[in-house]
Amino acid sequence: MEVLKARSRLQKYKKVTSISVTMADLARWAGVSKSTVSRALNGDPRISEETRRRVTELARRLRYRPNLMASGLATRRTNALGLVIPSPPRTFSNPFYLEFVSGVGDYALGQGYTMFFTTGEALTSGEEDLPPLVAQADGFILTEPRLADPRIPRLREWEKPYVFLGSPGDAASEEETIWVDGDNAGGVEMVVQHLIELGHRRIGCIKGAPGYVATENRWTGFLSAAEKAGLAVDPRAIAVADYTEEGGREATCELLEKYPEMTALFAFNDLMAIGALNALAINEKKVPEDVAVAGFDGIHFGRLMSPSLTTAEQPIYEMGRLAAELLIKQIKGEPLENKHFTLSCRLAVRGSSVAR
Amino acid sequence: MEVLKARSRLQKYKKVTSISVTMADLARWAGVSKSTVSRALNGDPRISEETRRRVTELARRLRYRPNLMASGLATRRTNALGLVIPSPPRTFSNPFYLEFVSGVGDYALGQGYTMFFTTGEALTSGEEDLPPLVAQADGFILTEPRLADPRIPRLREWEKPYVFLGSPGDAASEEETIWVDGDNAGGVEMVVQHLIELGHRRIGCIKGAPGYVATENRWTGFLSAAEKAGLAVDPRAIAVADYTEEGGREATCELLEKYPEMTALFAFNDLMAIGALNALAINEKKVPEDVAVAGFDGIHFGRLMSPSLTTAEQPIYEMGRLAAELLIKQIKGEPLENKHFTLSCRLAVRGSSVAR
DNA sequence: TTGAAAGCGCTAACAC
DNA sequence: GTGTTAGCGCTTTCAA
Repeated sequence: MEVLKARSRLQKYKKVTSISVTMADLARWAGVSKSTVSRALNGDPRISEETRRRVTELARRLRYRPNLMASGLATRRTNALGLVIPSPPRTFSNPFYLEFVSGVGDYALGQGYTMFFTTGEALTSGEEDLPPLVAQADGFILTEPRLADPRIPRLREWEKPYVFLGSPGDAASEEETIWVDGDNAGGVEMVVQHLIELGHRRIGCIKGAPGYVATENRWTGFLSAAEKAGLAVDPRAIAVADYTEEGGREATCELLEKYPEMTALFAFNDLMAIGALNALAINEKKVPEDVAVAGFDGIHFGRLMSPSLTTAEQPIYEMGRLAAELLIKQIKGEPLENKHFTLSCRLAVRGSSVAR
Repeated sequence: MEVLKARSRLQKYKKVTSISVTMADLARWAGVSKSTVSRALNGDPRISEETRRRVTELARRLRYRPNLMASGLATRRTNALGLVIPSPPRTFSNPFYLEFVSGVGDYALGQGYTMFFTTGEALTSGEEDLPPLVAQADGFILTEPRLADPRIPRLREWEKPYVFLGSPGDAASEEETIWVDGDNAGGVEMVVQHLIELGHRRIGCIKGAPGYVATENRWTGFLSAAEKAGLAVDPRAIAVADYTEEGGREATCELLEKYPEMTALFAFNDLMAIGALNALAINEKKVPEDVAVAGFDGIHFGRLMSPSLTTAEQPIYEMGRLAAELLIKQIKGEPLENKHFTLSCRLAVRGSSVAR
């Protein structure tokens, strides 16, 4: 009978997809008011244990599912995080972001939050901004900050919390923005040093695309390692690519051409290093005997290559978890003991630099 | 002044995150009613061109952003798709699902839909079902149908549209369910035939986990290829694994042990084939000289292995796109000319089966 | 072509 | 502890 009631209530609307039990239904059944039901279900301490038990039990039996649109409308919160990840080619299909998103997701879901994704240059261009639904998230996680990132002022006027993956380059935004980053400079220095310690003096380098803060920091690390070892950086030893594996392949061919005496090769990320392994195989160079190879990031697939890839591992998953944690704390208005986190890298020495 | 008004309106609530222009604000400014604004913005044909122009212009100037919670509450639609992908180890971190999700996402975002994800055995067990937010999606895409899939009856009572990735095994659900699938049997037959044509007669097989329709279909393809070539299937040539790369590695070691005369190896998916490449390298077997290897799926990473992986490529991304398209059409009530799609595979012959 | 008014399902002051 | 009431911002009858 109640069901009939619900159905008729709904039939006024054309596009009804399913009938469902509402809070009002529960209230009627339990013989209490809607507010009592709401309070019972939301753990309000003022409700008596007895009432709460009855209501929860009833909700279970009647398969009550709260309408999150309604409660969102009332509370003005969505319990969703908005993730802005790069547009192709560095999206989702980049294992790095995949692992990052897993970290965010695992934590967020555990805390009762879901996620909206959007890729692309959201928020950067003048008029266009976030897709409507994504914009309703309670806060945002953004990736790949650029120097003087145009998104920061826009986010500020938005008045919603946000966290960056990667530290913004300039001192001002760096200070006021909340961010999580891997130790790019330190990690790169460590892995390049490893190559140097193996005796390599002629080290090629596939530098990442310019304009990203991470690129600058990794470059700093590379120069620092070279300097400490007293190595001059030969311009012929440097190629620039776009952080994709295809780019890494092309850059490697370029280096083999213009810097044939190279005995080791460092790429600014693992994907490009994997491209390098491919290019070297095609050119019949043995790794690591002819050319030792190392990357940066520590993506899972590096381990599956043969030879497996030497790299500086960022704690990617952990960075995602932490970003989510910081964002949710902000959303809830909880205090942050620390606003900036630089997580250190771990050197993973594998077959591409040291023959087994 | 309007802003002040809005602010005071909101200050009744504690957790206000941002003030925003509402439809009522627009109406007041434009000197029309809320309904007119709504209609103008939603393209209702009854509105005069002049009014529509004025309203849209005003909305733009005032940076009006519709509150999707409110319209969702009113229309009972969320403009979101719910994706149920497998629980670990076959989630997101499986490149196959990654590519699939990209296909879904690209199409969905383009159509103004976002996505909710959930992994795991959602909808299968008795009590537990979808996470609340995910449950509010306008429709669902589900993966990995099982024989007599328990989710189908539950979805039906849900009365929301859904699309399966993979055809349900039994004739009944197969007919009534909307699904997109790769040609498992045909694809496997094709790639095994390729190994046979290379002269291999002793072909090991890493079969996928039982209970999945895809496993059964791929097995059919394998048997069919063997039969056509007049090969008896030696039970020692078969190992079973769980579709992960680790599983593939272990299964390969098992086969090397119990079926040492094997000259070729087919795995039910690329990830296991990649595990096989690893295990073979560790056991100092040359690929393809000692053992030729082939997989199934056509994940991107197969191309990056050395040797690169021979496989039957499913149009994974395209399957995602199509699934999203079918779902959105259903949600909008548009007719479907076809309810079942079996997309054919393409044989990709690479270095793991044929030395270059 | 437009407006008034009722409601979508839920939360949160404010009373009692 | 619990009920009453007034919205949250939008859509959609119904009437004009």
